[in-house]
Amino acid sequence: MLVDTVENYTEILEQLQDEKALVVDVETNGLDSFGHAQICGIGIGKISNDETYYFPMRHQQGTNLPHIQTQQLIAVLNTCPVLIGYNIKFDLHFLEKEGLGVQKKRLEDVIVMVRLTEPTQVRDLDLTSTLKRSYGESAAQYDIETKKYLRSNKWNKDFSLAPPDVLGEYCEKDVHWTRRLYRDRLGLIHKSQQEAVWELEVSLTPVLYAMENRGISVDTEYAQTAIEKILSRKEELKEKIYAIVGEFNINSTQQLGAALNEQGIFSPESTPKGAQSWGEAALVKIDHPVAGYIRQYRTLEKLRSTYLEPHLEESVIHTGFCNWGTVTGRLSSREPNLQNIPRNHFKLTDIKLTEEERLEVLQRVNAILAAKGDAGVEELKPEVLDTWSFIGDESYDESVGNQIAIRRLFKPRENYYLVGFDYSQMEVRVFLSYLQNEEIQNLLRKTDVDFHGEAAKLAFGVEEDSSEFKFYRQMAKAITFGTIYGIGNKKLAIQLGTTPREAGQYKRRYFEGLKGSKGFFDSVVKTVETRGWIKNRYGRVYRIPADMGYKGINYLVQGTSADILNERLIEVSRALEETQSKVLLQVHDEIICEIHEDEITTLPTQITELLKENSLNIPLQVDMELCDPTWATKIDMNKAVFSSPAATQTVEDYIDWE
DNA sequence: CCTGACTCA
DNA sequence: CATTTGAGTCAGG
Repeated sequence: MLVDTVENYTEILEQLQDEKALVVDVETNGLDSFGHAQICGIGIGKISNDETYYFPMRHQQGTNLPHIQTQQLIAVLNTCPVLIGYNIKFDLHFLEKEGLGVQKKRLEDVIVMVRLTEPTQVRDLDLTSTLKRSYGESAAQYDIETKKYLRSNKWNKDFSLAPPDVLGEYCEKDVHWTRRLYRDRLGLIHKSQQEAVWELEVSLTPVLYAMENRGISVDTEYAQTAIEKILSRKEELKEKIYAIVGEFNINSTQQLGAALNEQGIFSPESTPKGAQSWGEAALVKIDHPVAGYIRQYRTLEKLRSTYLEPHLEESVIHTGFCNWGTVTGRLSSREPNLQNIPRNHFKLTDIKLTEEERLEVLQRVNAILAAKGDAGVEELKPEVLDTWSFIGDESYDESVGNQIAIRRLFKPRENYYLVGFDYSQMEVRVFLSYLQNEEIQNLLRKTDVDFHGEAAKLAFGVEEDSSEFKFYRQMAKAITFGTIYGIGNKKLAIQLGTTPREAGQYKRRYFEGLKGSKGFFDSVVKTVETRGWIKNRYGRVYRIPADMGYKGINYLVQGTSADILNERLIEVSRALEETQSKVLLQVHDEIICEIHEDEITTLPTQITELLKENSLNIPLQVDMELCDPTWATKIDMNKAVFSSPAATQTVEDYIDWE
């Protein structure tokens, strides 16, 4: 029902006043709630019955409710203890601009309920596709038709251009279907006994909302100077590349392939569709200077377009954290994604390496390839290795010219310190915690254990002083990660540098030696095969196709780790409520906080302790790093405080050094 | 194995 | 002509 007259709005507000929970959906004139975009109308649905209303506020045609009256609507929302919505944080950011207070409310996000109750292979969770899946094509017809109509009138970028009756009807239908989904999925959550994870998600939602709202400071001037440096270096590289293979668009893999083929250079790798691949793994193997230059060019272009160009305007940026974005229960981050900011620094000059340095570069390149699951290279020509030396490590020294680091952009607010807390070897620890083996459980309880080394001893019977120890440790490490990731023998063989047959044999020995690992693996595969679903240690359910059981290990390990983070994030946020310090980011196994200078001597150790605790009682280890002056420069606070025998040193002393 | 962003075609 | 889509690549865990 369109509510746009004084007669009907008073009565309707009175009715809404008594509701214990309301479904909300806002229509806006843009997507940027932290910029200029605003609400043009609010849809509200009761949960006690099926009534739905649309309150037009800022339509550029037709009748809007006067501001005083929409203020009363916000007042009603403010007294409502429970809000329900589809991707509700989006709506809340807009509603807060109108005066809504969200912090004490229970926020039930229907898109999160959908994630919890869909099979793992379902990835598309937007309302349209969810309606199609759940209620058939016809249920989503209104959505498709309205969007088409809005587009035909060029109202699709700014819904306030559309008349209230058109948009109101559309919005009310969204509310109607959101309510229907809410009821149905609540039933499924109970049926699958996921009440506990659901409550975890409900508690997580306002925490994520607050993190999004707070945002993180960005050094826009650094972005500008870094772009300038990149542009001039790109010109240099372009000249070198064109001199060798002629002119073409370096960003186009098709044109790149044609240009290289013409020179008699062919790719040793292929893409999934069978074309020649020109990715990093292929370029390395070409062993030609032009390949290194192309890789440099592409890296710089990626840094510019993805990580620098978007940060020239706003000095505080707000990511969106989705607690519905992954099947495992991890968060995802978007617009911008702050969970994939490059760690390394990059060098912007031609470098002539010494013999020793060339060996290091070869090792680094191989390490990077290994991390991506690609095979390494035996050796490269000296002049080719020079072209690959632009990849720096995680350190960053601004006083050394001609280097850039993207994490240098992120800095603390005035009077704050950035502090990162990260779990060490979290997924390995969670994996081991699943094994029914007293010896391993004891190992877990020790601090400072080299798990890969221990696994090598158990699986292959080597001693630490043996000359073969390093080799077998590497094997054990690759198999552990391979098992956690659920890769097959073929990919494992690439990692191990063996044939698939041999890889299978190493795996068998590993499973034999690491008591409990075989049992864990087999029971997961079998349960998926027979029952179709498994649940992680927090009760999160994964419905998996019968023949995909091998993926289950990854879901359980990654998912349980994720839920530990979810749980701890809530606890840390609660602990920081009465302080000036805040959690800013979560990057899967770490959180980044801004700690007020008055609290720097007390809070970091408290946060570390809170992160180590968990309701599963898995012994976890947390490193604490001060990011000073920016995220690009990390100083280990644990070591600074505890491991120096000189010893009267405290965090405070450390800060003062600067 | 789990993601998101950008570019080209 | 504008917009959408899939493929390829690459940043993170």
